[in-house]
Amino acid sequence: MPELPEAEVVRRGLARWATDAVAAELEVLDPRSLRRSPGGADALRERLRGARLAEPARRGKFLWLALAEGDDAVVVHLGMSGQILVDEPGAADQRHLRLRLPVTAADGSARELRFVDQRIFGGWWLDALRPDDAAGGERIPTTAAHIALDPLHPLFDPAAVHARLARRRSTLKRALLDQSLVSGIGNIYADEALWGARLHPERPTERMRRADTLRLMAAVQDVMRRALEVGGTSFDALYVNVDGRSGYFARSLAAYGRTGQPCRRCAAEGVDSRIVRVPFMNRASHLCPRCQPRPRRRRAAAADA
DNA sequence: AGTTCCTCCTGGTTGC
DNA sequence: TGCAACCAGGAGGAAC
Repeated sequence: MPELPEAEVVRRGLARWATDAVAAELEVLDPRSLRRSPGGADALRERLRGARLAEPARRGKFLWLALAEGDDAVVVHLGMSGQILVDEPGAADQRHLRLRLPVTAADGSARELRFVDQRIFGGWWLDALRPDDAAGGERIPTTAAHIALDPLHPLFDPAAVHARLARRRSTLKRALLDQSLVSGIGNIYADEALWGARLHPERPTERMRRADTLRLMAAVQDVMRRALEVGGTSFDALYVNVDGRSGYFARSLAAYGRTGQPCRRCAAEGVDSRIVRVPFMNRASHLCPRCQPRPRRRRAAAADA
């Protein structure tokens, strides 16, 4: 499940082949991967043909390839199961190959940028770039204008996140997954960061103290940096990098997917506490009930009246 | 207006 | 064994 670290691994891998490459004729094997692209396959194919690509950029889980001439970009979102693979022409088609973009790389070699996506939650779309004043004027696609700075962005401001978080009337994990508050976090890194900060996913946001938020944001940054160092988190055959290599962070997960296994932090204290899986929005959260205790019921507000 | 929740998808796994 | 139900979840937008 690609989140920020996996998207960044893809961006870096793609940079070598896409930066300054010249696109040829886009082949659309499944138009559903272009659902969000205005004008569909024809418009995107037309705009890409012969276009020179700039270095791939990213915010949160959104990736984009700016076109060197003009203010257009091809936005790429990996969704649940998307991969960008760089192959040599003639390499066997992958089972869920949806898009193929032949390019001439900067070194003159022929390559194909391939979009493989089993579940088709991801896609490519053509979009216009606009300056974002809140991010030092860097250009961002209009369809990502509402996406907040991610925890690895140089201008990311944890104190500003706290101010917005504490104003919400929601619960902590819901807020963490809201890409307009902090971007790049999905179910895996949400559970890992909450574990790292010893916070319960159902903690009311209005009860977050400044120190709680700062500790949580530090935990998010820490887990994302560690995941990035080892190529992200891969499960089964859902590869991460553009050459099909898996990341190794799955073995370092502390909470996600560890139902019934010992909490490592509690074990280090000599206590046997097991990770539990609790329902969350038709999905699941993973946490240690001992070091991430459920928040106490809010006291009746009688004194306020 | 802020927050919650349904829907889009496929294929591997589980259950009867 | 076969088939159906279930599960994974990012993000837009409908619903409340």
